[in-house]
Amino acid sequence: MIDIKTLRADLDGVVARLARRGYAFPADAFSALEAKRKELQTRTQALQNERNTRSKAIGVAKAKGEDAAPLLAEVAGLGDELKHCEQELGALQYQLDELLLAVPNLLHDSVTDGRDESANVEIRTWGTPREFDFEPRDHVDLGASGGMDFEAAARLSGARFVVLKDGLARLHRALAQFMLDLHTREHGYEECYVPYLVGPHALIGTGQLPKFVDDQFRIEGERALYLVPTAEVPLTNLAREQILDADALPRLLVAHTPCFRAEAGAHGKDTRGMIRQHQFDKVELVQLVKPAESYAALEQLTAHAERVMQLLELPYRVVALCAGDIGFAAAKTYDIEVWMPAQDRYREISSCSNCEEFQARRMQARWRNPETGKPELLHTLNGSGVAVGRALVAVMENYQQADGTIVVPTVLQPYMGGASVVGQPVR
RNA sequence: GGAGAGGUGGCCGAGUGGUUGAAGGCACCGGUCUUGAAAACCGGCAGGCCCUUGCGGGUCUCGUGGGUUCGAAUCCCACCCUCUCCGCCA
Repeated sequence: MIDIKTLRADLDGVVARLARRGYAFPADAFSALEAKRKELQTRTQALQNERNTRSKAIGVAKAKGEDAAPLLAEVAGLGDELKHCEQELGALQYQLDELLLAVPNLLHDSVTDGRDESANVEIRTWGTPREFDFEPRDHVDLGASGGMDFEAAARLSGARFVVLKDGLARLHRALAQFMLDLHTREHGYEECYVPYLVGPHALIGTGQLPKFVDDQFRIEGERALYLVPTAEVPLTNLAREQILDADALPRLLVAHTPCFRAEAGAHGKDTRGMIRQHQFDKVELVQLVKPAESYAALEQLTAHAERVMQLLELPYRVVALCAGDIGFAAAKTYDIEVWMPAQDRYREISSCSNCEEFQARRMQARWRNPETGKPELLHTLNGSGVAVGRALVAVMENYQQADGTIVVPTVLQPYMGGASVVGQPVR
């Protein structure tokens, strides 16, 4: 949520900044609501003041043993108008809230203009795509001989699920283990095991709700619970309604979880293979930091995710997302895109964002600034470190051999019982 | 699932209708004392929101939401959560 004070102080400026990302802020509706709110709140508080003052006088009179009847007669009828004002103010504030919850974050100044991913800016590349002396297969063909079974998954759960078996299932597990070990042992993250079902307030906190309700899986039952779309939700919400000590910062958190995406709007996109699934695993990095340090933290967090790619020896590039391609909650985002030989292009495998205080304000995640002695909003960052399903696809396609078997990257072999090759030869 | 107890400020903890946003303690900040530190003593110290250029003023908040009342941390209702015991399970 953006700061309503910024909106009051510089409405035109905010409208212009939001327009950069293609969001038309309803300035007129906001101004009208805000004007009504101001008038109504002032009036309500004046009435409350009168009630409080008179009630206190009654208390004083009774304590002295005086007759309070005349004072009681004076307050008759005061309650009705007050109750009316309070209810109207509540309704108005709810409307303002709904409006603000639907507004995306303000972009960082370094974010470049552009409408979609075609305008993203390549920051750096790492590694050299391998030269194949045969026609590289994609992961679906490579897995077709048994390790990757989309038909079995469809019988269980419908489209956009997968069943992994044998070497590929183990490779998938090895990838997650490797990433967790790297981030905890070498990058200083604290490993967390978190709920995969969360309440709506947690999703509001990170920004998935109320706007992206159609992307979420909600479970049946009397209690509103949602399957997590990313571990960013439970990890970031660990700070919700907390006031952290300055010396407890930065907090670096990592979790490996399944992620669930309904993505009603994505039908027809990436229908082949494991690229876009309703369920996938991800190792997620979250940082809770002092505001002054958040952009340095974004570079560092991105480097932590890149380290995964480097150790797996997967060629990748880092792109800075343009204004139109940045997600709802983020002020700035770097995507890491891995080279996919069969598609002859880079594909997103990680997204690292600084949300500044956007999420912190929604969840009231704060720290105590020793310089002011006051609680102030944290900055929150998150990034995939990295998507396990897509990493599996990338390893398969980049490490494939002519016969369709897959060489296990050196760093994963300890997690594979020393196996150096997985998969079945393709007929 | 059943029975009981309980949710108060950064933390602990008093408070059962009236000048209570809340005693006391801890932590924290400032000061006195000290060569320095500790101890002791003195003082300060919740958060959100609104009005105001500022000084300052107002309002809301004692798990959450309703209700009763001139007035609610305190009484009533619903819900959430925690703890203890029992049951059931992994």
